[in-house]
Amino acid sequence: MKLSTKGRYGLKAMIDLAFHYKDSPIPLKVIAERQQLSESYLEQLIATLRKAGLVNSIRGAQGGYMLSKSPDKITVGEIIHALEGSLAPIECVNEDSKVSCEKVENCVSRIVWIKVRDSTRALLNSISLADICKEAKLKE
Amino acid sequence: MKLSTKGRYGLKAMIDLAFHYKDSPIPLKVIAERQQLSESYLEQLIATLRKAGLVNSIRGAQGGYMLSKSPDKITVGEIIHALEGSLAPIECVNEDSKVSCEKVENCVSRIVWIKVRDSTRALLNSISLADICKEAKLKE
DNA sequence: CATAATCCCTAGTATTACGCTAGGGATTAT
DNA sequence: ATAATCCCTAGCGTAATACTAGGGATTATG
Repeated sequence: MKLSTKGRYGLKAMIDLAFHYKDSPIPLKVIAERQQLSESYLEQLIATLRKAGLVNSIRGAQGGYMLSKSPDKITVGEIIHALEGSLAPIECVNEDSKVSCEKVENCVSRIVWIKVRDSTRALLNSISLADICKEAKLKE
Repeated sequence: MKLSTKGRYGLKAMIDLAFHYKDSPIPLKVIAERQQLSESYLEQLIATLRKAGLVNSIRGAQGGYMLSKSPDKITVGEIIHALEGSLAPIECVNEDSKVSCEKVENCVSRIVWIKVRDSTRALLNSISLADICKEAKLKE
């Protein structure tokens, strides 16, 4: 049940962008340094986020990345879904996938995994980047 | 966020044992056939479950496995924890582990993963094998 | 008592996914 | 013109996954 570094690093980068929402655009190099992540690896992750419409980019010198919407309009659920794919804990409860198990109808354990999927999804969709920034500022 | 086959197959085997709770002991061969799983692989999984105290075994001819407690006393949470380890989606929120991140105190995304861990745990701990059997019987 | 059925244990192994690195091209501010 | 940036793709070492194989220990049964 582990998340890969894609989701982890990607969320870190998005939180970084949310914190500096008004300073945009922010070069990837800066994010990578601040978050202590490999720049070229992060490049791949942010490309995914861009294709998912969660960040915008500006090319060339003085370019960089910025959130495509305000932090309260972007949820952790969207970010993780973009980077990790479905939140389904096993393939047979993944709606994005075409692969289906022929025993789906009378598979008993399936009920459990649907519940896990839905509860995780509901939780992550309920948390926005703005929420995280708020909580973080309280801690200071 | 995928579960490995350990958790998947292991839960299937446990549900099978729960369904046949009174017929015990059940040889692994029978479970493997009924659940369409590789017997020798399942052997390793059930060894883990036995060491976790969730099943008992009887050796020799006519031997087999049985649940160590009644199905309403065993939760999916216990089973998955035994087979997959902590439900922590990332290492830094895994209480079973000694590995700790020095940035734990001011890591913002950590808040999210603690919530995921706790919500999944609560959900899985709330579902017993008896609950699953009940739901399955309703479907028939 | 011999045999077959079962649990028990360990080692090995092919495949896959993960977590990157590398290198070069396209764009744009200065 | 140059440097700073985004953009794209290919490759690659490591570790984990999902098994398979083989043999030993125990015990019911005929």
